[in-house]
Amino acid sequence: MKTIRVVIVDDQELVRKGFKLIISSFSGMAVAFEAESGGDLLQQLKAKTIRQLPHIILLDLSMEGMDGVETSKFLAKNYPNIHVAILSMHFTPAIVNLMISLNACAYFKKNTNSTELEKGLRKIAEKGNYFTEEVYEMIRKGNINHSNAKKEVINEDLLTERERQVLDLICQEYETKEIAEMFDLGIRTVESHRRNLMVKTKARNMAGLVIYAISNNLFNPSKSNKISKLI
Amino acid sequence: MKTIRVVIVDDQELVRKGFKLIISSFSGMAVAFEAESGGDLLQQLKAKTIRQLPHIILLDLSMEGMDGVETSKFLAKNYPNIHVAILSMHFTPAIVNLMISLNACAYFKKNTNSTELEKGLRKIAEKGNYFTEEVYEMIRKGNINHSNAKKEVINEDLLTERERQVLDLICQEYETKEIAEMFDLGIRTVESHRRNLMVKTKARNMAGLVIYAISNNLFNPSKSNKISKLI
DNA sequence: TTTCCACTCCGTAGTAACACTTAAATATGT
DNA sequence: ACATATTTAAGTGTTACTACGGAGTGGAAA
Repeated sequence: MKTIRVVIVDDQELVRKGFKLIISSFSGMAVAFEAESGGDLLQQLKAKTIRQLPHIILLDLSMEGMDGVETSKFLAKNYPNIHVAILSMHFTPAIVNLMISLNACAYFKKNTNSTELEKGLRKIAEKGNYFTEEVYEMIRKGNINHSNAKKEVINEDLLTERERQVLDLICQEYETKEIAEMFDLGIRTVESHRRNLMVKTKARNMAGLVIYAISNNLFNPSKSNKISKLI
Repeated sequence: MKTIRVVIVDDQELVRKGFKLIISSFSGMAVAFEAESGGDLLQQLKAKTIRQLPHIILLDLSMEGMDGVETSKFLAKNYPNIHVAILSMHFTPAIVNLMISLNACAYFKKNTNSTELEKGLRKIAEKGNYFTEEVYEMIRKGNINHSNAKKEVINEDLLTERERQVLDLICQEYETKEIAEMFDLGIRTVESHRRNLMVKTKARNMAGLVIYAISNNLFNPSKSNKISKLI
């Protein structure tokens, strides 16, 4: 079992330390690092290598400077494979709805107990999302448009993190050379990832890779603007 | 406006003639041909060129030999771009559900009046599906799993029929040469279709075409078996 | 410590896809 | 019968992708 790397983003140091202690006590989980703001988070992320990137980011909504909403948008765009779990005091349908549409995979209230938190984090690592009973309640009441919600990923383990990154860009029509430049890799490296992706997914070509990605919720077509406009 | 070509499949000649008269009276619609059974239909379809193929097949469920269910399966697999509308006396959730999961785009009761039929046929030609108030009622009551239902196509007119056929096969990972063989065309012809598809959809490569097809419900990923099995 | 795996990269080669242009045959609608 | 759209196809490239084998590094797990 791989260690689940979690990052805590909150402007209050006491909150960060508290969550760090709690999460560290969960077996197979570790707090990779902490950040006190969105900007701080991005700066630290940028300095990390691929295998230092967290699997899950616990993101506080109310922060100085770049707040949770802005940060979420940025993460969804630039780190699509990192799961973003929201941590907030506020719990209204409007804000939950917004965050879920911004690709958040979970929404925890700040007074969540450690059992619930552990369960949630494990579910996120396992299948990509986790909804608390309270969020489900909102969905049932129709207060949340869960059509935009992050979908469960069927087989989270088949592909490695780098492979998922590459797959995401393939689905966005980038070609090998461009992907290599974006990650600052050699073309041959990206070609290797591509080949391994095809072997693992039993795809014959790019079309197969895209179908796989969409079928397994590794890529959301709505990220692309390929939907014909209504006249 | 293109003429909407409809085909009627029913084992009773009187029913066929009746529907033929009714449909012929709708402006911009014509009955391309009739068939008295599933086998008969397939035989006649095989003899048609691409531009003689019907847009919509009105399919009776209760027939001798190859029945409506079998025929639907075959059509979904071999003529994915022809809209199949079911025509039946039976109207139970079970059977409606089955047919919708088999890619039927509409379900008419046999005593449907001509106004409703005309409206339905036009909607099908325009956006790919049509649900009567009764079917909606079933969906509302939860008797129908409409997640498998044929989705609305946003822009039905952008692509030609041949282009849609080619696009479908591209999404199934066939390469140009194979597609050419399947339709008995030259490779350069398929390359032309491919090129036109890319221009029309503003795609850079196959990945873009697949994303377009899925985003606009021209291809259903579930047709592919790329969903990772749960362990 | 050693094994394992993810990530990185190279060489060589063949093939499919992509780019751009042109244009004839064939239906279709009016 | 005429204008229009679709389908078919060709020439002539260039580029990107696919295939296969091999290999070094560093980090994490056993």
